[in-house]
Amino acid sequence: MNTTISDIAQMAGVAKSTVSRYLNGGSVSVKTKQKLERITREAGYVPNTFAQSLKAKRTNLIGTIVPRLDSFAAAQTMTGIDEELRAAGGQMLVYNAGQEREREIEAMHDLARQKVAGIILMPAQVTDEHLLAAEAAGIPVLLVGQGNEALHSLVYDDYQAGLLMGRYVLEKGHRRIAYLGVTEEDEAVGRRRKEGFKQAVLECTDCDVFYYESSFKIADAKLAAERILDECGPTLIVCATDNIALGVVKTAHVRGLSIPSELSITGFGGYEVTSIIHPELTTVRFPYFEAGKLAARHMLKLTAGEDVERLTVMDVEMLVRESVDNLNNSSV
Amino acid sequence: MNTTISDIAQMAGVAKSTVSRYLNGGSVSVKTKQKLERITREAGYVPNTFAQSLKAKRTNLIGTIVPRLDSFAAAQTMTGIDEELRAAGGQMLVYNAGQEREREIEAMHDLARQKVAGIILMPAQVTDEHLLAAEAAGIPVLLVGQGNEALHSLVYDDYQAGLLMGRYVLEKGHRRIAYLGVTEEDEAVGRRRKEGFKQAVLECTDCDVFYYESSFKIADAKLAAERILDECGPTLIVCATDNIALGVVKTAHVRGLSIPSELSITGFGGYEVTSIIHPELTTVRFPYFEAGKLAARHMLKLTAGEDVERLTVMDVEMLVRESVDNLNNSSV
DNA sequence: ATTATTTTTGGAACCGGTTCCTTTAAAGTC
DNA sequence: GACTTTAAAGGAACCGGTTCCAAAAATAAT
Repeated sequence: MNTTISDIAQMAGVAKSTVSRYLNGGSVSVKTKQKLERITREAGYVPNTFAQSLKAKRTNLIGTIVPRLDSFAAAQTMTGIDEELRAAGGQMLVYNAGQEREREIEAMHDLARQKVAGIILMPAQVTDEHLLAAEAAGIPVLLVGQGNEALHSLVYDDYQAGLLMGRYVLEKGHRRIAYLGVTEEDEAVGRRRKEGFKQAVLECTDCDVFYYESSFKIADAKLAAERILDECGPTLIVCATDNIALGVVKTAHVRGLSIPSELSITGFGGYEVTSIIHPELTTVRFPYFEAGKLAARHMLKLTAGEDVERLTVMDVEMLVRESVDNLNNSSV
Repeated sequence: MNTTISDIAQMAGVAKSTVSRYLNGGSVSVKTKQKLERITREAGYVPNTFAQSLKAKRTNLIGTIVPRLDSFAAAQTMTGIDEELRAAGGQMLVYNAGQEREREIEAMHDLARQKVAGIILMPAQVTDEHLLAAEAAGIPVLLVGQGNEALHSLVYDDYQAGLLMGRYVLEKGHRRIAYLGVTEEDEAVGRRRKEGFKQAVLECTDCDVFYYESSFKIADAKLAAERILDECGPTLIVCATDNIALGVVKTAHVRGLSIPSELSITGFGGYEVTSIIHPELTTVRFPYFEAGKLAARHMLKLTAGEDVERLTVMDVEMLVRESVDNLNNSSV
């Protein structure tokens, strides 16, 4: 049914090695080149990827393991990876881990088995199991979003993000603040982002900060917001992610609290939706798309055996918008 | 480096055909079975996918072509496809067409070349080129979101969605309405959705409807909303998608128009964000996730040579929320 | 014209599995 | 114990390419 290289060879009256050489730009005489050009075109010949990969022992596929498909960050990163990979003739094989650690591990084994050229992993947390699986895979593994000394990583400057945000809200006069974070098992979002914020707080003498914790889910954030408002009545809630902020915004609306005059709210991420809602959310932009592109570039280098710096830190950018009240004005 | 079936055969002192038989559940004596069990485990043997596929002439990969990665609908559908496929031992290969028709075509050729078992396509519009490419691919192609007689399709009941929405807003007393749609080249969203709405309008005697058009982009929707408000000052704007509605909501906020008392707005889709914003958006829910799962199930059947109904229509559900004012009350 | 050199080609092996067919070993029958 | 039947194992071919090496053809040099 499908024409093979042998079919072409027979039609052209040459050996299949000649056809192969023609296809791969080896030395072929002008007339056989022309003849083969015509025949392959007419027969609509396309080489069989398996046979090629079997011999070459590798594919042009890069496995990308994401925690979920329906998150802004993941989508942006994937888009970046895909764009860059395609430009280089590669392809992205997406593996959805569904936010389960075991499935991330399983994915690595699976992808290695399928002989993808490399793996880009966006984990919530890097465990020894991840390291072991990466080791066993025998192919380059690149971490995005979380860092680890044992692997190539591309991370965001979470500390700086926290610091920027902390300084900004303090500068706006807020002194009674709730920080709604996530589990410290998450090194980047749970720890570093918070540490940066804490550093900013340290630089301030008279500030009360109350630390709370939630999951990444909007529903949980809504509940946490209820608790925060009941327990400590802050002028501002700093949320560890834009999604959490969205949940808090929702709770504020439900309670009839006006943003920012009665409650200020901030996020982290720079999700598109934060500029759609009213008032627009003050947040820190994380360059997900650019990170995806860079990750792909790095991965291509790694698969080509080239050297890449082990740790790359992406800059973040403060996005000052409308959800933080300026308390300095009101005292003037 | 990687252990092959021959290595295993040698270690076990048997022929590789025996090992293959063992691996695939053929008849093997108890003691060789035990020996091979031990050896394959100790050697950490995993079969080479290429070699298998080369012989079998197919993969367990299902190609999925999406218009973009960062859309709620696409993400939900992909999640559904992935979930169902994985449960059946398959895998999803995502191809991002970046909203370009040529790249959809290119993707089909590309995927066919890679011998994916089938293709799930989410096009904005089905052209002859699509049909040709599907034909040439020689593998099952399943359309999601748009229908075509020539291919297996899974569509949403767009007409019904438009009808439901039309009847609902008319029932709420709106009589001066703007419908912000998209290009009629889009059969599902551009035509059928609108037709359903028009049918509802027909059922009403004294209703002024103004039809406008926008792209799918939020930015364009904002602009269109400006024009609508200036030109015809409706009590309600029916938007062809939730994203468009989001843009219109934004414009309303910017103009200081209160929703729904000064302007009612509706969407189509049921995107998560519509229940996060305030007021919550009244819209029609499209079962993207379920459609993804069903698409995967259908595709698995198709690749297995089983029969599947050519056209499947997914039901939609009216989501009555807060963004439509009840004009009947005000007159009481 | 003859020999040396370079360019094109053909043939065969190989990549790592699966499968068909034959041979060998084990078990069952008389 | 000889003979048939069944189960287990081995050998070789095949899937569709790539690549190495040797043979053949074309070109250059003497």
